[in-house]
Amino acid sequence: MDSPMRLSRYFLPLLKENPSEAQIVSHRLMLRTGMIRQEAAGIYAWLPLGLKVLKKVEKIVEEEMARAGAIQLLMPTLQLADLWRESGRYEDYGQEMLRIKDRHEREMLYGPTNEEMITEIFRGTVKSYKDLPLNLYHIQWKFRDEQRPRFGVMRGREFLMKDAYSFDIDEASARKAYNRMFVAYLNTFGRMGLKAVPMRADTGPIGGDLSHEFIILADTGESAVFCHRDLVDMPTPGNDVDWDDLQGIVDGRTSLYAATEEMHNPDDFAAVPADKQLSARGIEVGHIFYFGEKYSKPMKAVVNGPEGEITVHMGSYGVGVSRLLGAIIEASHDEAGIIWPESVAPFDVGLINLRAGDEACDAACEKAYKALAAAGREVLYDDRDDRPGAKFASMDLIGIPWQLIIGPKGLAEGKVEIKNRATGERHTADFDEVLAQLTKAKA
RNA sequence: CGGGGCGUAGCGCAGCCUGGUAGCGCGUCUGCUUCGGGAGCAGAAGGCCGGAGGUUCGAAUCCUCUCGCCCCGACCA
Repeated sequence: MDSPMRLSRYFLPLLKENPSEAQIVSHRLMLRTGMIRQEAAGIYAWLPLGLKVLKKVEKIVEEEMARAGAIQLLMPTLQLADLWRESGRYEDYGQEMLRIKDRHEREMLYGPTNEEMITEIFRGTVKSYKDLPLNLYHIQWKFRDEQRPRFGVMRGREFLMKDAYSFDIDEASARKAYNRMFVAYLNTFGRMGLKAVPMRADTGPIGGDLSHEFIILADTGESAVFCHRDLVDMPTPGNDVDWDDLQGIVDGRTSLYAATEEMHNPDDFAAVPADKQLSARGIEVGHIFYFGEKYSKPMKAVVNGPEGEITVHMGSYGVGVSRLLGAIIEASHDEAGIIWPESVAPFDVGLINLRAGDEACDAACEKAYKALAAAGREVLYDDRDDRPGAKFASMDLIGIPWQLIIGPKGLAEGKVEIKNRATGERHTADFDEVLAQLTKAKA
């Protein structure tokens, strides 16, 4: 990790003006802050700042998956068409699937998802019911050839997705696997400063109640959602839970009304007390699904049990990792720019030298820069020879949680200023005092 | 995939209707003055006007085709 960085040597192509193609705030801000750059419709290059945040989001997802007992692997982006013929989806998937032929005219595809492949891996390696339950996941780039990509990374064609797949001996056990992902998702999104509401989703031909979309409320969300207001501010379960029995937690979240437009039932919604009814717009950042034997049966994913062969029950659990960046920005910004939650911020502290070239300012900034770096803080030091106003604007735009502002006037009295990006609160204090505060262990 | 729109300097745009030396703002570069919320002055660089055909003495401008991108709708992590 390239923690401390001088802005003069960084690659951060900021835009002062709004690119005309960006319609929603997260897209605009991601372009303006030099996080991403569009290379084709719905396809983006991730520039250093964007990549840093992407990695942080990814890491939180990985940590929470591990806590829930899921095991990481990595499947390829390209898959053989024959694999998809086994499940019948090669024909079903339609134009959204990007189909490719290699030099031998073999039919291949750029994976839009991995149910078939994980099932193939499972059936070739797991033979005994004693190896269950099992949850395997990966974080990989996917491609869906959307008819109309839009909103930047929120609805791209190429996107980074975490997809987990659970294998269980029966439906009861699969439900436990489902609950583990349910709770893991609440914790994952909570750590990113998001209030995610699980909402009943369409289970398609499988039926049952085991599919939920995790929705972030935001005015620019793509779908209309309806829910009980109390769901929005429920605390996340945290890690101190009994991973073998999560039904109570799940029931607590699913007993109140919550549905997206497709699943909305106005009569049931009317039963929610009027002051608790919330109709809003939302962004889908996760989707969990139990689909039983849909793939295991046609693809013959079976294990040996005490009384013979058992076709495994499966579920899949997706998180739109790249989309989350858009969602976080939608949920956390103001007129000046992005306001990163500390957990995913590209840097912890933005150090502003108000008078680059001034001996005292340079020296004080160097001292702060080194002290912060030594304390493990990720610092972005604006050492450019630019005017204060430009530096403030840049730092507000990219949304680093804390700004340490060092200028000649304050420094003459041994004072520096510290500003909280989220609250706008700023106070002046002794240089050493502020340094001590910022180099304390992370809360 | 239906409907609409736009491609002119890194970004935002004007010029096109009515063909005749390619412009403006921001950014970039040089110098000087500035310096606590996107500075001022002076100078400079940067364009096969998305591409290909055509009409014309002459095309950014008119015609045809093509590629790309955006928006609205229907569909999706």
